[in-house]
Amino acid sequence: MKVRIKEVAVAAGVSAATVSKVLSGRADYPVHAQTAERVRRVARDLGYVPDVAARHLRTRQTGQLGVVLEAVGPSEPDSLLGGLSVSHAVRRTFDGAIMAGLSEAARELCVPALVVYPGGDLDVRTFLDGRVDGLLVSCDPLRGHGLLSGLTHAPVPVVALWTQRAPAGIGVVDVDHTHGTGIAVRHLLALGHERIAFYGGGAGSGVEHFARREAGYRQALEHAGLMPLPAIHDGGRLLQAIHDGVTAVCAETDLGAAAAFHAMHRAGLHVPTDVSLVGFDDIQGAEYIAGGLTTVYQPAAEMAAAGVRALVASLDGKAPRTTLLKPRLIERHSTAALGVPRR
Amino acid sequence: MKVRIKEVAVAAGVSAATVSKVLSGRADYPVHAQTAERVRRVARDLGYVPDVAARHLRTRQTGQLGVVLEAVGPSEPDSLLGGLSVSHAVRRTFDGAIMAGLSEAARELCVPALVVYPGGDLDVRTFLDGRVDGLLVSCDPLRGHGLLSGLTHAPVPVVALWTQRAPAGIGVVDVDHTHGTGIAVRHLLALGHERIAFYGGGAGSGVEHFARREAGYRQALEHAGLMPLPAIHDGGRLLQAIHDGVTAVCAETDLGAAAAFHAMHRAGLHVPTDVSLVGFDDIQGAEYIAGGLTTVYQPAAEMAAAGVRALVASLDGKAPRTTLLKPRLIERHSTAALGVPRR
DNA sequence: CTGTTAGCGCATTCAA
DNA sequence: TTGAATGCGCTAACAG
Repeated sequence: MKVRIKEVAVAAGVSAATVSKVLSGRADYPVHAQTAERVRRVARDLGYVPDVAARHLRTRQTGQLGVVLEAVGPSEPDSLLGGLSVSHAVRRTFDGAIMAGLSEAARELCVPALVVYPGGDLDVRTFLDGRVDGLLVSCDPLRGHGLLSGLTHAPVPVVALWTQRAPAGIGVVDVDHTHGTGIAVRHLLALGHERIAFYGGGAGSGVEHFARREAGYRQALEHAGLMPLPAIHDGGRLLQAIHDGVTAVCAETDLGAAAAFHAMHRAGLHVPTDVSLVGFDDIQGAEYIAGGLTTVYQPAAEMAAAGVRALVASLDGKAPRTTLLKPRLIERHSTAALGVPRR
Repeated sequence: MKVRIKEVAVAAGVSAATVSKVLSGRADYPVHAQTAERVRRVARDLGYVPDVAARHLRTRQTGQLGVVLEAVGPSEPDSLLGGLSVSHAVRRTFDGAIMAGLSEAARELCVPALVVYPGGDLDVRTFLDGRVDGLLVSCDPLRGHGLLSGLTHAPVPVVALWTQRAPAGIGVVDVDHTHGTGIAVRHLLALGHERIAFYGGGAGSGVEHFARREAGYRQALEHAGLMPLPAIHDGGRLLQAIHDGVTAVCAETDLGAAAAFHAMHRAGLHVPTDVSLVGFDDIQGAEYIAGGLTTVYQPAAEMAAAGVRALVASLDGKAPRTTLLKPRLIERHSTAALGVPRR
């Protein structure tokens, strides 16, 4: 059925060892150019594909990278504003981008395959049974990441995505959230706003990303000589703050921005005429929130690609590093210069 | 470094073969219960994990399923209404759901891993080098799927997702698009609409899904004794049709619905007061389109899960089948009873 | 019930 | 420059 190396050898009039040397692609084997050419032709004609299992067993490496999508979860259709469905909505937005970024980088770096761990009862460490040469863990930003702690002494390099709190020895790639809210705040400052609120749980939420986003908000305002307000995570209080003079709202997430918009809308406030609103995430559908939400885009695909590159670097013996990717502002229609309403 | 079967055998006072028999999990090997228990304990204590490469070489199977995500592509931030970005937007919406569905089914069926082919120069058939026991191909609905034709005589079972035009021998799982637009049309009929337009390229687009969706529209209307209109794929003509008496629009996709909404909005038409609008896809953000788009939800995750199950069935020797999943209507706010405007 | 033997298909010595 | 021998770690067949 399947062609084996021995058959190629016979057909080419050489030994299996020679075929192996030719097809390994390594230049440091001394093979006559003419012989090599003949072997290659025969192998192609016969449709020979080296058996990976045997190759893996012999070389002790697969070239494959493992991917743990901690964020992949159920995906029923759910309301974006339902509160509980927040993580699903965000997951659905980013998982595609993550897979795309991974695939792209894998293609570039000639990684033959990505092995995705389906989760479940199986211990992640069981996943380190020679199946992959390195492991990429896409952490769930909203949960802790207990997975990583079990991976400190993994037999292969490990890189974590979407966290900056990985144990020693584990590489890290994350979006620079602090910088992200900084961009948002500076955008609002440039539009003349000075009383800017942060809408979301922030540090109090216990979520690493949200704490960083709030910190970025505070730092940017303080750097401008202005006084940050305590984080607001309640529609009523937000309206109160606007009543008290807040002219711009920096939301922790796009979904938060959507909720804020609804609260403001119901109170008869118009965005951006009465209040400017900036989100964070650039989720799918952000262009439909608040008439087109100005928000901070997270380069999820780039992050995933950077993760693959970091992992491949580790495979080459490089020490694990921390890489932070700069998000960028997507300007749409939910912000306006203070006192100069659009439309 | 790593514990091997021999060491477990010595520590447990048995032979390697016995350890293998115990840990294979197969009940048809006669092993003394007491011995088995001891072996299991020793293996656990030693942290023994069977080497997959060796196991694969010996058993000639991996338990792993291959996944080709033809739809995974670049994922820059792009406007949902930019025309060219349509496929990206849809991809981003569904890839996460697909991965989630695959993972979930894999978990259930104890498939230890999904091997994702990153694409690129590598021939897909190179992917069939013993790496996986079966192949799942998620076709790009907007492109052809040349991949499948190269997979007719694959050495492992193949199941195609998101097409019904696979070559013989390849299993198929798709959403029932015809049924989908049927649901949408019947929803509009129930609301009293009789002059319903189909907005999109339909059969003329050359896209399999779109042709089916238009067919569903036609069939549903004809079944009700009404006259379907030719597909409209131009804002101006759509407005003309509405002017001529059309009271409801069945859009080929949610993005098409968004475009239709914009055209109608600019013309001063209100949805759903003046016109009812139904989409198709339930993409992320659909709740923000047209004030909450009523649309046809595609069970992408279920489809992926069904694909995994079909593949596992094929592994068990079952003949390849065609499975069609019923989409369902998500009622939001873009449709209303004829002559009885909401709000 | 358990152990011994013999490969799975390939890449790597080493000798020729 | 090439080929024969060897074994990666495991499991299947067989013998005990």
